[in-house]
Amino acid sequence: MTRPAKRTTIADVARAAGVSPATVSFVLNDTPGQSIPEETRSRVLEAVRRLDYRPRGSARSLAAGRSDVVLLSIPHLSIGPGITRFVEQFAASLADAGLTLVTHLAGAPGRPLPDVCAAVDASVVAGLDPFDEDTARGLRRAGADVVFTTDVEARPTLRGMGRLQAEHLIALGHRRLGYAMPEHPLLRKIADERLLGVADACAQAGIDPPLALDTKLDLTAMARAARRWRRESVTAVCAYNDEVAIALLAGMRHARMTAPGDLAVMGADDIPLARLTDPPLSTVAFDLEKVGRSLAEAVVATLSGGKPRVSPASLSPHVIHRAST
Amino acid sequence: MTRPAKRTTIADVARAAGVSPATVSFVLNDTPGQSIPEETRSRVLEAVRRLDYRPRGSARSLAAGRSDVVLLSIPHLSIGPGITRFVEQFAASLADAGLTLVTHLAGAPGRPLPDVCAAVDASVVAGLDPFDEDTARGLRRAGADVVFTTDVEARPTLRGMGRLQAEHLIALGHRRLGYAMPEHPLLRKIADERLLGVADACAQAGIDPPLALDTKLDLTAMARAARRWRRESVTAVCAYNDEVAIALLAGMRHARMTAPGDLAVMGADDIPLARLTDPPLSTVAFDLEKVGRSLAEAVVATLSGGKPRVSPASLSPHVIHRAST
DNA sequence: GTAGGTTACTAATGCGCTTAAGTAGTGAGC
DNA sequence: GCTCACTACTTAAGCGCATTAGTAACCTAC
Repeated sequence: MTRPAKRTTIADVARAAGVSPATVSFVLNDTPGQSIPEETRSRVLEAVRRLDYRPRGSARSLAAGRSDVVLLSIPHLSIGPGITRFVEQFAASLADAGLTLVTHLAGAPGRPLPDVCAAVDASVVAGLDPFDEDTARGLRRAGADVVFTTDVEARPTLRGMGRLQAEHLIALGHRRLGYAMPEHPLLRKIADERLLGVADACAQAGIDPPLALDTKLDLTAMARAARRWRRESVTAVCAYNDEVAIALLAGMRHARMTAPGDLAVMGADDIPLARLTDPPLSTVAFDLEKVGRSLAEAVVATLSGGKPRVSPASLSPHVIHRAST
Repeated sequence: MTRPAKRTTIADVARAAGVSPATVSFVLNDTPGQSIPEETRSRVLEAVRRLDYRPRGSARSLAAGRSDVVLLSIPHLSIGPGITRFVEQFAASLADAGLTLVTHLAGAPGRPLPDVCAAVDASVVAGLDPFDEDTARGLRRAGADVVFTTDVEARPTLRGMGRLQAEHLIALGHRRLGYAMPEHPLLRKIADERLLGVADACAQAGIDPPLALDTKLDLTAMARAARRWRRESVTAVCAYNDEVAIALLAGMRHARMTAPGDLAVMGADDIPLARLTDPPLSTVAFDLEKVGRSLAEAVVATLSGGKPRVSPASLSPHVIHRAST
């Protein structure tokens, strides 16, 4: 691989401003304990602007012992409109703290997460869900701290979404619930957690546990599942997410069944199309922007030597009641 | 910010294997021109395994003059199932070439792309669409090469998708087309390109240019747009993407209009739910995995000093004819 | 037995920054 | 006039690697 053309370095800026590289570093980093006269500071910043200079992250990381990079691992199957709101807020909050966010879409063939972490020299790796022990150990070995949206008290969120779905349907009088599992094996971990929440609510209401069926984003498969639930006297189904719920509505239409008459349908995640289905889909949403901000706070706390924590109360999951229930 | 706990370095591995750091580097990088006896190589690799060692990307980049990191900039509004297939294939192809992919969701508040590039010290920045001149210059200043999916001959793809949408409808006999623009201003650049393709096909067929209307993912707004098209004798609408098309189908239902009877509807991108709408949505798809592989080839070529190029013929956009047309 | 080439390594340097320690000049207090 | 503290910087070292140049041992040909 060819070396790149010579790029502007802090030495170039120092020469242009008539100071030493250390002075440039003090100005750019607003280093505490240094007294830099305003005139010198202006001269340095003008040279930075004129030379269009940006410090090289690798050199900074090596010299300082830690980078400003936060790596977010997203299971590629979680990609959707909700995720983008979360990432936006997370990135903005990190930028406020002088940190840079990049993401890694996990689960695909490609480099394992610890290798990616070492390659970009991330100081923190954030995940939506806990990593397996080998991955977590590899990340720490690569010099990174690890934080999750489900750290500390936040774990109940996934389960809490399932619980909210079920409580809503039970409050409407349903006594026999179903659960629509996602097709892809990698989503099952999340789905199993949400299903536990549905089971919790059923147990607390003194009714049978939910009848969980595997589903696919396919008309005939969904029609078959809908008929199976009806045959088993299930009157309402919680779907793993909105996409699965929308596919179920389509399958029911195909099977000449209506929602909520024949079967009430409850989604999760509140994607934009949920409002536009026929009937419009009831769902559970939570404040993904708030998750982004909370996770950024956890990252900053981790880097400052504190204990990462995300409070579930702040995630404020809530039901959006539409016509499908 | 606290310094991380001491991490394993190449010096540690060298000590454990009883060789010098240079020898460890030669083994790990399979450096040409060095003869390392098999016995020594095995000893080094065993020490790497036992110490769970990964080279630090920052140190490698500083020493070698260029990193192994490729940064992909994705407009956050492009996120969807199609994008994940593309990123998967792109990442896998880069990994085969020893490169590491991370992504930056652009358009959100947060750091500008050149700053992110400098922070992770990326050697190549890839984009779905060309960056503006300031951004491109900043990226080069930060030491990165820049490649796009629309580089060289690939630019016609967006326009080609529009053309395919229109040609399909014209072939079915439609003589007055509409175009459903997306709501978000950041998507207009892409939409304008696709609209040009629709206009191209109309001009070539000798019919009026398409009637483009702004739309929103909102039932009443879509119903109003549908009525407006009908009032203007439009018989078929090309939507900016599948999500907009699905929203239009919902709006038409709300306005007591049917597809394709009252208005034929054509989407783009072929998301999974497109098969499940009522009626199932006709759309245009292309091989996103192939885009990922082609872009990876362009990156490798760029790093080897070659000229980046992506051939549009390889993207094989094609129509999927369903019941909405 | 010696010279030259090859093998199997190692020592040393520097990449671009941060940071600790050092230095020259200045001003106030005695 | 001298001493001490402070200001406004600068110098130098080192972070963890890749890479270049160098070295000692070995082998073959004459």
